[in-house]
Amino acid sequence: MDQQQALSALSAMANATRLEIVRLLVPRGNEGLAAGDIATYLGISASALSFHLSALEQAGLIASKKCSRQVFYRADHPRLGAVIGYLLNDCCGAHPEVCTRSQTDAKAPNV
Amino acid sequence: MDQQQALSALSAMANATRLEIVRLLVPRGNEGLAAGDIATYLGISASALSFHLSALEQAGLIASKKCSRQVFYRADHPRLGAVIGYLLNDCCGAHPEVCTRSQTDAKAPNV
DNA sequence: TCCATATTTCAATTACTCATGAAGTGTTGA
DNA sequence: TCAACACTTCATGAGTAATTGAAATATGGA
Repeated sequence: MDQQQALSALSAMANATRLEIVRLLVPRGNEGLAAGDIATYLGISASALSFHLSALEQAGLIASKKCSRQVFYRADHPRLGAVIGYLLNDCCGAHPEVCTRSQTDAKAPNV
Repeated sequence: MDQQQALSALSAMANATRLEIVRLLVPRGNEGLAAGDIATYLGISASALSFHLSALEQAGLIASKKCSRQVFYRADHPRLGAVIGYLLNDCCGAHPEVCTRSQTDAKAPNV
């Protein structure tokens, strides 16, 4: 994970709709969710969804698999972890208090 | 750290110049760095810098303290930690593999 | 007081992001 | 074969972000 990759991941996540998509996909694991179902969950148009999905996929945060008519999207967990790792590394390497705080804050899942 | 705050932090960090500013300030701790010095380090104009600093300050990621003619900026470590905590929480709460990966990736400081 | 320094603000310009709806592609089943 | 479905692409336009240089503010020292 270099800075360029981290930046594109951050840009991808810096949007309410896309952050919601990630939150929706993460707990579904490898199975993922069909685009149409994501659109239904979020209440947005297919075209708007497609725009955001391709942004996330471009950033490497999600992956897609075509399955007959549907396209299933799943979160790329290792990549998400790598982004967090980059931030941790970059921001907290020399400063453990950032690190410590991020652990104590991560108390409960809310997805 | 609610989603709105996380989003504004992510937007603030989703920019090369601003990510560099954060990386520059984090290891300086509470002492921080004067705006002019940051501009020199990054090789950008005072006006461009001021624009980015105010975006970071607005997002709560850095804080400023005026000291005679100079303005010193420092990273807000707890806030940075809270952003990472939000991502960890939000993306990995139900999925420990994201979490695990982010730990193993955080091998060495590079600031 | 006046000039130099440090920083911010402003206005103008350019570039990017996002939403929308219409058209296009590919697949399934009647 | 044809209509319906699932999704993507495209064109347009609105809104927002970023860059630039000039002007403004505020402080310190000669």
